[in-house]
Amino acid sequence: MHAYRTHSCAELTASDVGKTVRLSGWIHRKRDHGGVLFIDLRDNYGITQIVADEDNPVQKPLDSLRLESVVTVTGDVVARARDAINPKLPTGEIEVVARELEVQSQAAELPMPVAGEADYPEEIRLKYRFLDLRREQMHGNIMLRSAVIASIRRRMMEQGFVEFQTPILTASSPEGARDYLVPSRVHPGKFYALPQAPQMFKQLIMVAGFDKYFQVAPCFRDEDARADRSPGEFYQLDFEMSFVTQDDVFAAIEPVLSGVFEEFADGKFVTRAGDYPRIPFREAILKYGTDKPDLRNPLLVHDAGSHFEGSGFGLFAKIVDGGGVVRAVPAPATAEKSRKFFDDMNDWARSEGYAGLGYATRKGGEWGGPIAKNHGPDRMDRLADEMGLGPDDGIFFAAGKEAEAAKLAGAARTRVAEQLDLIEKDAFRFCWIVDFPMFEYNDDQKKIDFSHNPFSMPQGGLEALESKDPLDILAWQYDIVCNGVELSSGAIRNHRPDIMYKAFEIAGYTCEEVDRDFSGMINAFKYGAPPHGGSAPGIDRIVMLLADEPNIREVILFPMNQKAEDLMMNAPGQVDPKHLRELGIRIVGEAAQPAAVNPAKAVAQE
RNA sequence: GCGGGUGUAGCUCAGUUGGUUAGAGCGCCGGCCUGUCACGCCGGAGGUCGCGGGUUCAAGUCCCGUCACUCGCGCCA
Repeated sequence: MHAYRTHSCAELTASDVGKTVRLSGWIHRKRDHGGVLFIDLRDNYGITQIVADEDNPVQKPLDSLRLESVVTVTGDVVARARDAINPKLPTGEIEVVARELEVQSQAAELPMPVAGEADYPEEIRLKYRFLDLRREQMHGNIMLRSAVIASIRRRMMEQGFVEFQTPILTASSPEGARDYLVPSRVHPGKFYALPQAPQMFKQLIMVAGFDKYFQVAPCFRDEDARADRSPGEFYQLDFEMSFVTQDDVFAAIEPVLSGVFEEFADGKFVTRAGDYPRIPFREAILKYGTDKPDLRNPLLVHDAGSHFEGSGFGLFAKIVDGGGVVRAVPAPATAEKSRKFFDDMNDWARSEGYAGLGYATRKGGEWGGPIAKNHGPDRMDRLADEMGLGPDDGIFFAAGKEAEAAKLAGAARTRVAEQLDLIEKDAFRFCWIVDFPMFEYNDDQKKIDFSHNPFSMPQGGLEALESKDPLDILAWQYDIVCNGVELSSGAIRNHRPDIMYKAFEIAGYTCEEVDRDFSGMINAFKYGAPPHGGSAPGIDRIVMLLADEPNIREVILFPMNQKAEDLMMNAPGQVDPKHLRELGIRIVGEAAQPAAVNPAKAVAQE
């Protein structure tokens, strides 16, 4: 018999009755009835009930163990009496009568329980992540993550993509997020950087003549965390294709995403490949107030500015006159909502740092509220008709400078739908956001900047760069969004040095600066580069959506906390001064502390 | 860097208008119980009320500061 187990804890059924088996696992729960002791023995696969009654010599030692101790139990599979069958357990028709017990590992008193579904503070969960991961939901999330990644790999390969690995120690890039730097021992004073994404490498892979690349790629960015943004590191499904248009990229990745979601969405609606709406950036900002719209939300923002020219509601008239905008958000079927509902929305907007959220109430076609009163019922009716509203539908108003009003309208759209419970459940609705502007005006520095990715091909190519107002030029740049979560951005790349120099010139870079900062790529493009493009959907976010978790840390084995600390491994930590000397590094200023090297940690570094 | 929320037993939380000895459930320790599956019952231990200062006859409760965690803003090609 195997030293530890003949079966898993999820395996035994009525057909195994009579067998002598050996199981190993954790003591999940104990039910001590004095005369009879029940143990739920848990492993990766499931739970099996172990029984030991009074005259069983194993009962006492088994009962004395604390929960989460690890044991190996040898015993006989017996059928449970009909009224003792547990239908909630796959192994619920049987139990194992213990004959021998071997204690593999005794558990100390637990800082947090494993059995049960109670919530615990993240600080404790992260510090004792190995316990947290034993819990059913976390265990399931991580298993799901593995299955999702396996499915992604299979589907990418079926599409003809091949997987390559790109360097982790690479060069710092001047664009984008802050880099994580790694000092070089061989070159004191110089640093490697961890890749924010394998962007340049994947483009070089195309230049190198490989046609369709993908990678489950670790990416590193030194930026602050959000609920859907893990600090430090995350994984992307990084892919790139040669000789493709934007349509080809969409056609390649839609079946992969829809396929993966359909496989794991548990019957929920999933946008079918080929049916992804394509929403131009400007339209998204107008209708949804964001470039990552949640299409499960039926509300649409309406541009109401023209209705308030010369309006009796002076504030909006003045804003419109001064070049600002007024955006209207429907509040359907709110005739019976209290004044408080509307006032609370306004309070919320103010608490978010906006000037305020106006509103007009409507009940049986009668308008209420100061905006409607001053604007007049006829003009309000015309606006409501244009928005397609009924006699009991109110309106919220966001007014001000375009960017700010759009943002508030978008946030209000989400909040109104949440409050009124209008957001579709059990659906994954994908869309593409397309036609991002190539450049934007930087108000602070009074200059033109790249608005997103400097390596995107401008629509219209060199001709557009030379003839059009830069702020009117669109890029072959696209985001994929699902349920309001930005899964990735991507682009058809600019593979022509002449166009690249020109694009950078518009953003205020000289040829010399481009040659210096992007030498690896621009140099390669001088020796024959194929047109190419790709994208990089975030894998953690995909799993987060499929696991229906609001926080990305729930789908990562060992995440860092919001301050980018690993509470379990105590990272980041101080290092041995000798190590620093070797690297030519001296800690100065506030960060300088007396060297306190943890000897236990030094030993652990084998 | 900024704003909101939270902080009371190992864990989850209650704690009134400032008023006697700060409570409950889970867990832990001891005892009882032969069919439970979130077993049940009896008993016990366990508290720097995040920390510091202030107001007061009296502070878990009010005020100021500070720290930690978390959500958001900035940031995130």
